[in-house]
Amino acid sequence: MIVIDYRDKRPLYEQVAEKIAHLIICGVLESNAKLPSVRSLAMDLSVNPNTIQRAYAQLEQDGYIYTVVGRGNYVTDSQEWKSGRLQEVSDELRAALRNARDAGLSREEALNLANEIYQEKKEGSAND
Amino acid sequence: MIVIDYRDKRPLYEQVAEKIAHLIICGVLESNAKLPSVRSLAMDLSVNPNTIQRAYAQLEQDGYIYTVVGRGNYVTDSQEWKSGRLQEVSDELRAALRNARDAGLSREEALNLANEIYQEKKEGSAND
DNA sequence: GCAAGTGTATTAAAAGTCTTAGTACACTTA
DNA sequence: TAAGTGTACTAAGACTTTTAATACACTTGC
Repeated sequence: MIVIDYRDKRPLYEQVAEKIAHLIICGVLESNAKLPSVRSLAMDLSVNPNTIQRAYAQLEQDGYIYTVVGRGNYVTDSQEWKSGRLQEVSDELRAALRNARDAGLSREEALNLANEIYQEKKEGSAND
Repeated sequence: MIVIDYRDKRPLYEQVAEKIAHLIICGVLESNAKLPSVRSLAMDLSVNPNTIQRAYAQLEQDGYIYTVVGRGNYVTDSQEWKSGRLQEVSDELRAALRNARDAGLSREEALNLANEIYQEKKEGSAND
């Protein structure tokens, strides 16, 4: 389900949270799907349960999952986070565009780049 | 010249390097301008000289400044780093566009955003 | 040559973060 | 009741960041 990259310098919990978030965003994990338990995923990845716990806590704070004590963690309904996600990527895009413009990228080049990306196939999760 | 933000969780040397890079990119520091010495900037910011040394080392590695032992650090001619910078921001823009597309932002919205940004005035350094 | 200012290198220690380890508690399900 | 779940806490080790102190080589100006 998840592979840890030990060359990645970021904390493990952040890496795990990001990969699970990616699975949710891409639709691999559907709404209300049950996530592995803290302990089982920790066993699976050979890390400490505390590390998974922290990753799940972050995912919950970001709105991607919800927790039922005694039962487990479940994927939040996509309506809950899609608008926030859209706001997030829009802000990211704004910042990137400003940087590109200030670095001397012309408007035409930026628009071409955008059209090029939108012509690409949307890859599910075969990027890694 | 530079103000440190102690709420920023990143290392000080990274923060200092980024702020100086920003000054160079925006043209506040012109080509071949002399930077403050390691010791004087350290005094100025109330940090250790080693911290500034590390920031300068990073700036040199990124091509923004060059060092003359015994004399000081100087801003590199902009030709030296502008193409690399352009490549950098283009890659950043590509990634942001893919994220936006995958999150459901329509092509029209993305293009509108781009046009909107390119209509903005280019701000020198009044963003912070 | 000499003194002052420069970048550079080294070692040590303090402080903080990340991760592991172990333990404990409350809850849910069967 | 037993097993599985999330949660909380403390302690220790590893690592990074930062400070501190010192030393050396170079350049400039006297």
